[in-house]
Formats: sequence, C-alpha cells, structure tokens
Amino acid sequence: MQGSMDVSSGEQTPLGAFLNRIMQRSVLTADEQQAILDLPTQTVHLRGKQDFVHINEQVAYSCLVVSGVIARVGQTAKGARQITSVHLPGEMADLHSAVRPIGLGGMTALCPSTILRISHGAIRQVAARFPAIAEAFWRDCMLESAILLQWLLNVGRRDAQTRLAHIFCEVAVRLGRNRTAACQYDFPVTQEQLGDAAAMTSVHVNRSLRALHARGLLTVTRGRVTIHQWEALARAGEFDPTYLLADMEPHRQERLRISV
Amino acid sequence: MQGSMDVSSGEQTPLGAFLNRIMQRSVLTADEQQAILDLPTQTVHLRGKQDFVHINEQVAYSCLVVSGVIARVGQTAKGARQITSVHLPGEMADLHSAVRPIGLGGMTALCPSTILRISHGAIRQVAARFPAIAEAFWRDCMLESAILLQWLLNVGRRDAQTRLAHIFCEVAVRLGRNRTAACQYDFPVTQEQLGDAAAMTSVHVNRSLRALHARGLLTVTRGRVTIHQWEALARAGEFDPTYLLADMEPHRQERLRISV
DNA sequence: ATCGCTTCACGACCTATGTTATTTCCCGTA
DNA sequence: TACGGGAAATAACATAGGTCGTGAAGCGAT
Repeated sequence: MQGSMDVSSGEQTPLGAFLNRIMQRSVLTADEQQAILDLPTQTVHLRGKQDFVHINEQVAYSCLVVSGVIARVGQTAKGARQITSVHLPGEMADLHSAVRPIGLGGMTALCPSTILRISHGAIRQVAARFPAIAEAFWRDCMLESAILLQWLLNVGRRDAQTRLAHIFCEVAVRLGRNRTAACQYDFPVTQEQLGDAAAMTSVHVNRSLRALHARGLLTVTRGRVTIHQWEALARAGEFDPTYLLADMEPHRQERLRISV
Repeated sequence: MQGSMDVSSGEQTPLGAFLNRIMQRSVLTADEQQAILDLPTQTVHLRGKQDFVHINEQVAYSCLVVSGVIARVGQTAKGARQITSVHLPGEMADLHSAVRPIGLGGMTALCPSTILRISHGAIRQVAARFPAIAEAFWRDCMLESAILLQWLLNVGRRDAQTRLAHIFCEVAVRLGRNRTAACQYDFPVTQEQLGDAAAMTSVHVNRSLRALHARGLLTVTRGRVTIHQWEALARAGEFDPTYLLADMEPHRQERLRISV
C-alpha cells in the first residue's frame, strides 16, 4: 500500500502510466493529476491462468494492470468462455466497477501478471471531489466501451482470419507500437485464450494463424507477435484505429465551464 | 425546444421517463432531478429504417428515445451490418457520446420513432455542476456497457436459438415486463434486423424463431412478441437478469462524501 | 538427461449456419 | 376489390468452422 508521491517521476510508476493514458484524452490540472497519483494502492501478483475475480462476484476494488495481460471473461451455461476484454499495462481493467460493481463477469490473468488494487471508495471520492476527474474516468470507460463495440462487430460479422488480424492490430496500437511497416510485441497468450477472445476454437485459431502466416502478414511464436506488413495486415483485419485514438480536442478548451 | 418545468408530473414526459430510469440506480436530490428535467431538448421524428447518424459521423447531441426502437450499428468492409445496441423508450441511446463523440458507429431507427436531441454541452455542464449527476450518468453508461458485454458473450458463444431467446428476455425485462408466467410486448423489428442484432441471417432467424415457437416458448408475429413460459424461455436463453438490475444499494448511503 | 505437462500442429469428418431463389402472406393504397 | 411492395416462410445446396483424435514440440522440475 503506497501512493506515489513524486509527481515528476510519475511516468515511471504504474499510477503514472495510468495517468499518462488518461491525459491522452482529458485535460487535468496539476492538483487533479496529483490526486490521481495519490490514490492508495495495493500490489497483487497473479499466476498465469489465474481467475482472481469469479463471475458474479462483487468486488470493492478496481484493478490497474502493471504487467502482464488481464482479461474479463463471461461464460456460457455449457462452460464455453468468452473473453470480453483484454487489458494491457497502464490500463485499468475494471474502472467501471467503481460506479457499478455488478455484471462485469469474471477476471483472469492470461499470463503471469501484476496488478494494483484501488478501492472503489477512493476512486469515487476523487471523482466527486474533482469533476474533471469524473469526466476523465467516465471518458476512459467509454473508450473501453468503444473497443467492446468493435469486438462485437468483429465476432459477429467477420471471418476467422479477419477477426484475428483485427485483434493483433488493436493490441499493437494499444501497446503504442508505431504502425508503419513492421513491428513486434510480446503478447503471451495461448491459442486457446486467443480463441476465447475471438470466439472460436483453438484448432481454428491455429489454422487461421498459419493461414495469416502463409499470406506473409504476421508470425506468432510462443507469445511473440511479429507483424510483417502493417498496412496489409490492417487491410486484412479491416482495422481502422479511429475508435482508439486520443480524442481530447473537443474538450480541451471547454473543460469545467460551470456556470454559477 | 422546451424544458419540462413541472416536476410533479415529471414521470409522464420523456425527460421524466429518463430521470426515472436513472433514479433506479442512483440517488439524486430534488435540485439535481430538476436540473435533469430542465435540460433543453429538441424533438425529432424518424421514419422506420432511417439511418440518422452515419458511421464515423461526429455528433453534438445525445438522443433520448421517446417512442420506437433506436439501434447503434457497425458495418463490415463487405457491408455486413451488426447492431451493437438497441434502445427503448426512456433510454438515452448514446449518452456516452457526450464525453466521447467518436467511435460509436452509426445510429438508425428500426421502426418509426421519435427522439429528443440533447446537446453534449448541456449534458456535460449539468454533470460538471452536480457530481452526483456525473456519477449517475457514468453509471448509466456502464449499464449499457454491461449489456454490450452480454451481447458479445451471446453472439460469440451461443447458438442461434439460445441467442434469440436471450435477446427476447432482455428486451422484456428492459421494457419492465414482469417476468412471471406469460407476457407480451410490441417490438416492431423485422427478422432481418433481428439477424443484424444476433449476428445471423434473416433466413436463420426465421428458422430459429419457428423452432422456438415449436418448442412452445414464444411467438413472434408482426412486431408483437408473446412469451408463453417465462421460466422456460429464460432457461433456453441462459438468461440471468442480474446484469440489468437496479443496483443503487451500495451507493445509497455514501453519495458524495467529499472529504474536503 | 529424462519425465511430465502444456501448447502447437494437423488430419478426417460433421453440423450449424450461410447462400440463393421462389412462393406466400400481409397490409396499405388506389 | 384488385394492386404492389415489403416481410415471412420454405427449399436446396454450399461452406466455414466445430469436434475428435493423435502426435510432436517446448519447457520446467527433478
């Protein structure tokens, strides 16, 4: 349990990384930034494949990803799993649970991961105290919602290869990889987990991955993704990063114009 | 353009219906309630099948459904459509766009509908002025997100009949139908639109609907849904209404405890 | 090195759902 | 009362992706 006190080195700490992300889309004053950096946290380490929040469990903490990959999962009556979102370092996996702690499904670590737990009370308090923070958090939740929306389109209406290509493009952008020519990143998830995210069988993930490889678009080997031609992969995945972009422009000038 | 002034008759007006919904999950003072009722609105009538917000269009208004059914839609490169959410009277179809006006896809009326447009500026202003309203709006957006999450699970991992059953159950609950024994409601959407929501072909919607009918679970005739046995349909659709429930309990006592 | 477990690779076969096309039903309108 | 257009109902056929089964390949622990 500690709050990062040094605002200048904020970018290096987990809370600093989170603040950084938030500020790509919202404008915050120094006070507000500090309030976020001062949130009390509790570090938790997780094994790979560890379900740490069960479906229908009601939690009192949100969880900030420090390292690894965290996923939210839903489950069918017959036990089929659907990963409904994936969270990378610097992201809050369930910020929304601060205002609505039910109906979020379970949470699991796709690989060995470290998270910071932050109590809902602290989050709601800082949001109530600083309206701009409330709006920033709200906006961050809506980014997540926009991603979810893309996933629904992806799963509902695209074929296997397109779907996977889209996912790999999205993760690349969210990891901040510059999308020019080739790039690579670590993404230590199994084909089974990939299937749970893309709503298909691990067998078919395997087939499709090899097909994408045969087309010269990307290579996935033991948790490392190599994109050979960004442009071609994005085309194959029908990927348009608009929904992920920083979007603070419309809000920059008019933050907090409280009349009266 | 009018603001409903009479707070006592609030329940009857569209804004009153919206406020009502919000208050199922959040506690608001009389002032705050009034501030919502005073939001300036603009009425718009829509034909059935009218796309009134195009994909990637950036809007300056959120839209409150007065009557009819409004849907958000995404689209594939080959033109396949995916309905990503459906909105019934009393709901705000895109409240989230107030804080994040991009990446929400298009909006369309599934049948002749009436909406109220409310400017993003007005929404953000009332939210900044009353932290409790910000939290309430944020929470309402998260309910929508929880629904979206269920849709992803539904589309990704359930078969056609289960999927449709789930949708009909959800709509029944959202329309406030009491879920005991039989019930019916108007839901004037075509099988094609149903297919766009459930991620399948209209042909297969037809097949599956007849199968559900043959199982004695429900009848769908020209925009009217009749559920014959709620329990059985809910079981067939693996429907658990938890994610839709009013959930203000944890927030009731501790609203706005701003510690300086 | 060797064991044991997990993940990856791949083949054979099966089925839920998509595709395409035609017919029937409904309902508003002339 | 007949006409016209959109939905709904069906039928025949095609296919993407699921299921089941078997090895091979990594990799960590002994």
